[in-house]
Amino acid sequence: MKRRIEELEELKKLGINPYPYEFPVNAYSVEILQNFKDDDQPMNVSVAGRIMSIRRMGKATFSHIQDSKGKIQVYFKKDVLGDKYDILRLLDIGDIIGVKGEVFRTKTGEITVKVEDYQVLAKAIRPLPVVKEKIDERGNRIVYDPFTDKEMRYRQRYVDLIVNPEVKQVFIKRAKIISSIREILDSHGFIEVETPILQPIYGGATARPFVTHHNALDMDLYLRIADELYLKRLIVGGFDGVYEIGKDFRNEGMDRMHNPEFTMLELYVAYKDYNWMMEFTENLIYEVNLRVNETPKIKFGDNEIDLTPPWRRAPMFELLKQYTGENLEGKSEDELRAIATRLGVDVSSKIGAGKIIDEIFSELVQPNLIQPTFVIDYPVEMSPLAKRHRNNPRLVERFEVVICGMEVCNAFSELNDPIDQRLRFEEQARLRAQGDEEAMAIDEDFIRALEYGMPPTAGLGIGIDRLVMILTNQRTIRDVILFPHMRPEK
RNA sequence: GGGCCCGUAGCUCAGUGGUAGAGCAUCUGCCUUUUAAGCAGGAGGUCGGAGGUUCGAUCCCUCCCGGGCUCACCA
Repeated sequence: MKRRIEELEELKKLGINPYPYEFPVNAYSVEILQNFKDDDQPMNVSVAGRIMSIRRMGKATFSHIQDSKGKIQVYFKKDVLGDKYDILRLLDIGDIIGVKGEVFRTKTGEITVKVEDYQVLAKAIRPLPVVKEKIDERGNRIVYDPFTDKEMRYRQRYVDLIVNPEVKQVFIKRAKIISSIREILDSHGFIEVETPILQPIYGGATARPFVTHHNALDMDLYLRIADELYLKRLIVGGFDGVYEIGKDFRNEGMDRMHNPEFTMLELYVAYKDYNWMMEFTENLIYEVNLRVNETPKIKFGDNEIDLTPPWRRAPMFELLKQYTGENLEGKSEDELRAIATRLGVDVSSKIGAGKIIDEIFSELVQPNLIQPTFVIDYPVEMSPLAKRHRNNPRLVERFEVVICGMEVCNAFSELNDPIDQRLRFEEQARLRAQGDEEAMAIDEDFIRALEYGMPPTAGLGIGIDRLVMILTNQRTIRDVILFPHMRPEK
């Protein structure tokens, strides 16, 4: 770094501002490479980017500069640049420059800008990890000395993005996934809304919250764990379809699938049920994927996933039977506990029947569900906000979508009976008193809203980060979140 | 929180109970179509931190910090 600061001072002494105000860019690296034709009129371009490699050969210098779209080689020649050529010695890998010149093809065939003039746009005083690469005879990109330290990649994502181009592609895809979802939902006439992140009572999911404090009101507030209860209030208020894409916060462990803050889509549609929502969901994800990946069959790890609808629909108890050989339907809590033990699934003594079933399911069934699967019809105790099943009062009309063993969506026919809702909340309060820290609190205002009448409604939640993982073939959530949560650096 | 593993030069990594090495980056010199440019030479390190064992610790032990994988917890 010391050396680079000296170079910086030297540039200033020569009357060169190492941090000027603008540069007239009129072309991008990959577009030049695509548009160049050998027998065309000379093509004059003005490109800007970061120096990623530099090969000095006395009175000629080759360098690759990287802009937002890719890389292009530039060629500096003493003949052409005169005294300005000598200033090149003050430039390093990592510096940002702008060049103007004519595009040509070198002896070895690479499309290159012959620099007629150039300008320093930002001197980098901190050295960049230098990643070298070569294209072999088969056209494969071989990377030497890759920048792979995960801690540094996540803490200094800006460096990761500079030197690992495939990382950038993941986040470009992520943006496209989210904008495609918006376009599709908007085209169906759904209204995008924003609901509170700071909530006096947290609800809509079972999870522990982050707590914060409002000074003026001198009261604790919670960062939301879900948007659900507010969005349903809007259905009560007369919107037919509302959705929100935003961050939820859950104060729990972090691992390959979980980050304390994560992005959720929630969608509520009046006069529909979960059957309608299944069809909508498979079509939505199919269409989003097509726009992003241009094929319905995608790779995830060693698996090929076919997102073409219709997806398999299977009742939870049927899947349990298929993968464990046990029929759990209608069993008491004690019986379930015995079955869990027999199957080798550890269950805490604090949890109730619903959660025991959930445990067995996530451990023995879910990992086997690779192709997109709607798991439907959950036990009522697990789902205090879902409507009872029309054919079986012990179940609710709920589905989750599992892809590659990952739960990606959760949806119900929404409970709109205010009396039943109160009973379900009271059951939750009982579990809470028993020591279940994630059980829900009673939200009186939400019940009051239901008392005014909510139409039959279907609701859907999609974990956007997990969806992005699947559509970009990334194994950990940290690789689809730009700045994943880390312990602070010392 | 438990288990296993990791932390050595800017980056990627070797290594040994006698205070360190490679490749690339960097610096000097040569080089006007190179591309992992090349050739010659040079510099660069509190071996994550603090203790301990030892004549002597980067190496062995303990604790701490940070990270990875995994299990648990958890959607």
